[in-house]
Amino acid sequence: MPGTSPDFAARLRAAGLRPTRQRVALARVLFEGGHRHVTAESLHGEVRATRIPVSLATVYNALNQFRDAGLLREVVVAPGKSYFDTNTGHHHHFFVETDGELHDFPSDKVTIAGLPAPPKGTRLSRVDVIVRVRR
Amino acid sequence: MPGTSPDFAARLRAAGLRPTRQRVALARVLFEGGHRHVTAESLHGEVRATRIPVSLATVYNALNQFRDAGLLREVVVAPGKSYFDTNTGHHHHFFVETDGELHDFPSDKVTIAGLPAPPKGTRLSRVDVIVRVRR
DNA sequence: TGCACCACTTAGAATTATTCTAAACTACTT
DNA sequence: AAGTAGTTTAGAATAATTCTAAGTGGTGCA
Ligand SMILES: [Mn+2]
Ligand SMILES: [Mn+2]
Ligand SMILES: [Zn+2]
Ligand SMILES: [Zn+2]
Repeated sequence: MPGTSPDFAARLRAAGLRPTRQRVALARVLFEGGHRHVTAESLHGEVRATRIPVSLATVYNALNQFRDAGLLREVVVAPGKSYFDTNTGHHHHFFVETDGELHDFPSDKVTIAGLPAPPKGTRLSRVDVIVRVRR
Repeated sequence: MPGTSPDFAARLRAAGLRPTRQRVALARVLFEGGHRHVTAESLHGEVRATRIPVSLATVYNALNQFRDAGLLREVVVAPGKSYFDTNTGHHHHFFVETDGELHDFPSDKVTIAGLPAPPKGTRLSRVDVIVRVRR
C-alpha cells in the first residue's frame, strides 16, 4: 500500500543526524503531508501541539541542520522573516506582502534567459525568484 | 559644468521630507556618487565620518522614509541582512554569499517568461531575482 | 543487558537588527 | 520673533536568532 508512514528515523540517519525524539517529531510534522512553508515559531507551535516537548532553540538547531543536509531550503522574504521550505526542488515563490503568505510555483514553465555570467571567481549557487504581490 | 553639486535639500522637499542637517548629510553620502548598496550600520558609519552627528535610529528612520518615497529600494538577501539600494530602476542582483557583497546587473538583457498569473485577488508588486553565487 | 561516551536538548542569557518612547530640538510658517 | 509640527535622540523595548553550560539520552560495545 502506497503512502504508508515513511521511516523518519531512517531519513534522519541518512542525513547524518541522530533520530532523537525531537527531530523525529519535527520531521514528521514537516514531511508527512505535502510541501510546507514554516517558520521556526510556527513549527514549534505545531510540534508542541503533538505533546512532544521541544524547545525553540532545538527547533532552530534542527531547521538549520535539515537545511544544511538538503532536506529543507530557506527562503528570506522580508527583514526578520524567513521561511523553511520542504520543497527542495526547482521552483519559485509568490509572496503576498499584505499577509505574509508564501506560495510555490513551478519553474518548468518559467524561462529566465540572458542572465549575465557570475562575477569573476564565483560559481553559481542558486537563482531565487520572488514575485511580490499585494491584495 | 555637468556634475555640479546637486541640490539635496530640494530633492528631499520634493519627496515631502524636511531637509534637516541629518537627512541632507545622509542623502549626500547616498546619492552624490554612483549607485550604492548600503546597510543602516554602514551608512551610519559613513555619515559620522563626515562629522555630522546622527543617531542610528535616525538612519533607520531616514532609510525607511527614503524607501517609502521611492528614493531607495530595499533588498533582503539573508536573515537579518537587508541592503538599501540607490538604484531604483529595473535591475537584479548577484549576491556573493561567501562575503556578503551585492552587485547589480541590468534587467534589459534578462527575460523572465512564463510567470503564472498572481494568486486570486492580488496584484503584482515587484519581481525580485537574486542570483546567489559563492567564491 | 549494561555502560560509557558523546551527540543532543534545554533554560536562560546574550547578540543582532530594528523599532519605539518621550523629551529636546529645529525647520518652516506667520 | 514666536508658534508649531515635524525631527532627532538616548535609551528602552521588541523580535529573531544564537550561545552557554549543565543535564539527558542514543548508540555501539562489553
Ligand atoms: Mn521565523
Ligand atoms: Mn542592516
Ligand atoms: Zn516553496
Ligand atoms: Zn541594486
